[in-house]
Amino acid sequence: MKITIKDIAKRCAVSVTTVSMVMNGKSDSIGKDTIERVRKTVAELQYQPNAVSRSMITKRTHSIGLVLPDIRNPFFSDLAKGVEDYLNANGYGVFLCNTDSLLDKEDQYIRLLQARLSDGLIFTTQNTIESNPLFATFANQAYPFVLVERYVQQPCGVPGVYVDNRRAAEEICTYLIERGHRRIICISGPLNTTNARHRVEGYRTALERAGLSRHALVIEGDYRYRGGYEAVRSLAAGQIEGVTGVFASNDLMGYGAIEALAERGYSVPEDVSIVGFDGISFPSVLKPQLTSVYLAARQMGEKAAELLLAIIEKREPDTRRYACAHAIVEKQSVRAI
Amino acid sequence: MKITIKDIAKRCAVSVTTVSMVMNGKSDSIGKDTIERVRKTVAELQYQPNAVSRSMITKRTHSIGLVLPDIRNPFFSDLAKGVEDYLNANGYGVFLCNTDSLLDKEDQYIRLLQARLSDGLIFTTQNTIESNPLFATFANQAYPFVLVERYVQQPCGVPGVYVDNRRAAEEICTYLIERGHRRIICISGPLNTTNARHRVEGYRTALERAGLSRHALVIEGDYRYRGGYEAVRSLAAGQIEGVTGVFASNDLMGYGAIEALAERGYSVPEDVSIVGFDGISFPSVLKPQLTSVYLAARQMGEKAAELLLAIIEKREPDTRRYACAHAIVEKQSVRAI
DNA sequence: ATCATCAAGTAAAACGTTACACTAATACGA
DNA sequence: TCGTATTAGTGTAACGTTTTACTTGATGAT
Repeated sequence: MKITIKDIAKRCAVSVTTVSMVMNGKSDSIGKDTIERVRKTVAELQYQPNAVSRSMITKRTHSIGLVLPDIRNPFFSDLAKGVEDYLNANGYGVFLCNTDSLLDKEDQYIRLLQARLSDGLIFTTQNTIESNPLFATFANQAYPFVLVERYVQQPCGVPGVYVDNRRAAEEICTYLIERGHRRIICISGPLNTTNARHRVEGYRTALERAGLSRHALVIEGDYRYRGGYEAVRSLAAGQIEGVTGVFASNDLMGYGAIEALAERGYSVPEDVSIVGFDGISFPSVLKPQLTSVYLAARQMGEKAAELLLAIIEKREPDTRRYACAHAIVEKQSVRAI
Repeated sequence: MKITIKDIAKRCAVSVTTVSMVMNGKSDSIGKDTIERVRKTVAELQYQPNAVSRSMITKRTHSIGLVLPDIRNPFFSDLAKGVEDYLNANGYGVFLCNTDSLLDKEDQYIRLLQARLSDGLIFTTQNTIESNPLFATFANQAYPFVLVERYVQQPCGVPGVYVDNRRAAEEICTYLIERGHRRIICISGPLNTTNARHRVEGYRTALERAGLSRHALVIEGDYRYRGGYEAVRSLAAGQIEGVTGVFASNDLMGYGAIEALAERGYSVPEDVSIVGFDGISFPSVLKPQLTSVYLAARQMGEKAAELLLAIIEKREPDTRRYACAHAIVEKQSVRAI
């Protein structure tokens, strides 16, 4: 049978209160020798306090939920690693929740996590325009949560880690333009998500400022490899003719596009230059590597975890919204013309 | 304030027992109308039983721990997805634990998980020869756990999902030999892990049977991209001269090897053919794709989860050891000569 | 000699459930 | 009419902690 605090108390001939106090370091008013005796017995019997019972009374589980669309996407697994590292170092556990971007799975998980009394939530599901109504509930109940790359239109400042998608997209498209590209098409993410829209806006702004709007062409993808592939396949011959630049709204689609381009006889970067968005892992595995907007996914995860812990432990953080830096990282998918 | 079972009981003018029974479907001896009344109130007040309190008494948390080296490795994130899908569908939550292959992190996590009373463990850290002593403890305490690709020398049959590494390695090396390759080198995983050793054994067996043992050359790697790269760089000119085949003990190292080979002026598969082991995700992203032993990581995850649940819920599974099938999947990294 | 202070603890309630052993009222058969 | 089932519940202990308020004996100051 599992050994409990009572066993320790009995063995040491003290009350459970005393043992509890020793375990929690509240031993101001406990004699040195008693502390020693308890410690020794604890070590001897390998006693470990039952976290569930403790949670009952402290109302803290020291675990949080990490809700994301799909851990297999390298962007999210990087992020998850960041979250996990930070939280683990601070004594918290992480519940992994893959939603497959399904709204009812999201809901189901959120309920589950609340019932389990997880102390908070990091939420990074692909966001559609209309936000999950549960967010309102959280805000009301003061349930700690942090968004990552998920934009919610609400008066209150929702705590989160964000990227300036508009600006980043504009920058990387300008990068293409500066290298002589004129006909640049955009493979966007699902247009019912805010970040995809912002990236498209950035793309349009860049073209506009260069007076290239007439060449603008946006094909909607799904942020998946297959989506990028299909997007390029779907182009009519006339649409692809003369195109020298492709802006993919994430790297996965970018690689899909490369495959489709190859099938159509265009090689990258010789015939077509392509830029991505994400800077996913596998630095050297992918060939050719995509020049991309690098989002430090792992750091975003760490920052989100830091923010969440600050909120949970009631030390109000300096800022509840953290703007994540981005950078264009040059690889081998762009050729100046 | 959070609403509890007592609130429901009071509102419905019944005892908490009654409410509890309704919630748990043990309503054989509860009147239809009472059930209805309770249900309605529950819905109205949005009551959700507190899972922590429940766990206190049922000794079940409905959550399990998934211990793996690094979620960013596609093999493990595939596996994790499989685990999570199966478990979630069955009402269980998954604690994510990255160990970075560090023994003390493993220990720390295992302790944490046991204190949290997770109902079981799926363990898939890279295993060294001497197994973590905690396993013995588990076996003693009858703590449910399942190993994935982790070999433990113990008399008792430890439940798990396994691959026949010896045979698979032999098969894929034979595949190379059948295509005319004579000088084949092996980039192995860390030789203090059992699966790396088995793969080397398979490699040696294949060479031996073809009478090619004199060409055998094993370089130890670390299962990482960098390790494969360094392994090839470390070869003396004389060692690489005439080599036409490389057997990499996992795909990641295989890709690293490709990069180093390219730097030394060998291209794949024109000059050197290379085979891997893993069949990691990103089917079409990687160029050239590796011909590899495909381990269905996701299915392994699902199977492990299934096994674990069977053990936890005391329906002893048909078989406690599941041999995971493997298959050689041909891609573009091998040329017949 | 008395009172206050302090050190070193302790007893019991509380947390929100589930499980177990009961009970009250009604129905039914002999 | 009596005894036994059956239906529809109920009261309370238990789970393993933490927390709060209290006790006891010794010490020191006045």
